[in-house]
Formats: sequence, structure tokens, C-alpha cells
Amino acid sequence: MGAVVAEENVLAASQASGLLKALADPLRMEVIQSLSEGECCVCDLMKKTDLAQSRLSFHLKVLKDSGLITDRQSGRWVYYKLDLKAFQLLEDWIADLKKSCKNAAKPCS
Amino acid sequence: MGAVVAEENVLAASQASGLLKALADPLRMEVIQSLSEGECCVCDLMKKTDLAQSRLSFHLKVLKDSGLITDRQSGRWVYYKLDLKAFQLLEDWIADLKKSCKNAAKPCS
DNA sequence: AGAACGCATCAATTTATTTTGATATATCAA
DNA sequence: TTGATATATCAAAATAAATTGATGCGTTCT
Repeated sequence: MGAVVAEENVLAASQASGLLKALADPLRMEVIQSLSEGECCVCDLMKKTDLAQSRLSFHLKVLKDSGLITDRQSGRWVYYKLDLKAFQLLEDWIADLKKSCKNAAKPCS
Repeated sequence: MGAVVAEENVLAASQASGLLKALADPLRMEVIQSLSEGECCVCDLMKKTDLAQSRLSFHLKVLKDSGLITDRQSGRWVYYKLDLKAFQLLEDWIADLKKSCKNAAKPCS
């Protein structure tokens, strides 16, 4: 039983690690910030973030692969938006982590 | 005023980015998990994580530089522990981010 | 004092991530 | 059909992060 819990933690940790890694970049953070205003097409994101097309596309892919954002195509345009479920997941994970740290301040024997 | 707020966000974002980056690594996550049980010296962390001394030391430095953990020396040993303030900061930041994403799901015009 | 221990740091190498410029693909407009 | 636009993808180069083994430094033990 302990083992199962441990394994679940490892799994959750590696999932969370993926989200964190995608989020832990200033450029991608800017993209997230832009998308926090609402769904947006790549060309508008280029203007907002002042990134070259290829570069932006790369970071959008990282974010999309992580699950933090989703895309939808409409005609020539591709629209990206945040996937709030992923953010909720992340928030829950951190809250759990913090909860599990109740003894963290206890000095060593 | 808008500019000031924007600048504050950028600053907070880059701060958060540092924490996230440090946290977004499976090995460091393991270390954090070990430390969540309480303060621990490097030699015990080595046993718990099964990492070579130099490698562990490197990751401890990354975590320490980010502010997620602190250290204290006592005799020959160095004890590390989580800095819960940093975790609180991170949780708050994510909560804020999520809050600011209320319009994020709104489709583009 | 000398030896062993616990840990940090450094240089060299390996590995991973990011950037850049070029090219490809699909859609739309003329 | 031809040309332009929006975006993705690819390969090469640049940059950054991690690993390894060696060495150094302070502390304790004998």
C-alpha cells in the first residue's frame, strides 16, 4: 500500500514536472500571459510578444505538448488558448506538495 | 499605472520562473520529496536519492540558489531543508495566474 | 600531527534546449 | 491558376544545463 502511494506520487511528480518545465521559461510565460486575455491567433501573438514566427511556433509547440494550451485551426489561422484544466492540476499539485511538507521545518536529530 | 502593474507582473513572472525552473526536474523533485519529511544532511540525502555526491551537490545548489531550500552547517555536516515561504509564494503565484485567466477560454472574435 | 570524513567546487565532456534561416504546406484572394 | 498569407517543420548552429571524476577545504578522530 505504501508502495502504491509512492508510485502514484512518482507518477504525479513526473506529470507535474512536464507542466512546470514548459511553464518555467520567460518567453513562454509571456505567451501564457498574452493568452490569459483570451484565445489568440499566432499572428496576433507575434505582435504581442514580438517574437519571430519560427521561434514563437517552437514555444507554442512546447506549451501545446505539455498540455498547457490547445489549438484550433480556422481557415488560414490557428488559434491558441490556455487549457485551464492543466492550470488547475498544477495548482492542486503544488497545494498537495505544500501540505506534504508539514514536517519540512523540523530540524534533524 | 497600467505600465507599473505590467512591470510588476513581469518581475513576478521572472521570479516565479526561477522557482519553477528549479522545481521542474525529476531529480530535484526527488530531493524535494525527501526533504518534505524534514531537514536532512547531504550524506543521508545521498542514500535516499542514490545520487553521486557531486551530482547531488550540484542539484542542491540549484535548489538553494532558487530559494526553495536553505542550508545550515553543523560540524562536518550540512543540513538542508525546504523553505516553505518559497512554496507558498509559488502557490500564490499560480493561484493568481489562474485567476487572471478568467477570460482565457473566450473564443477569438 | 596525520588520517579520514563530509561536502563544495572546478574543468572537461556529454546531453538537452533554443535560435535561426530556409523550406514546405495549406488556405485564401485575384 | 498564380500569388500572397499564415503557420509548421527541418537542419544547422548557438547556448545552456547536467554529468563525471578530480581536487580542495574545513572538521573531527586517533
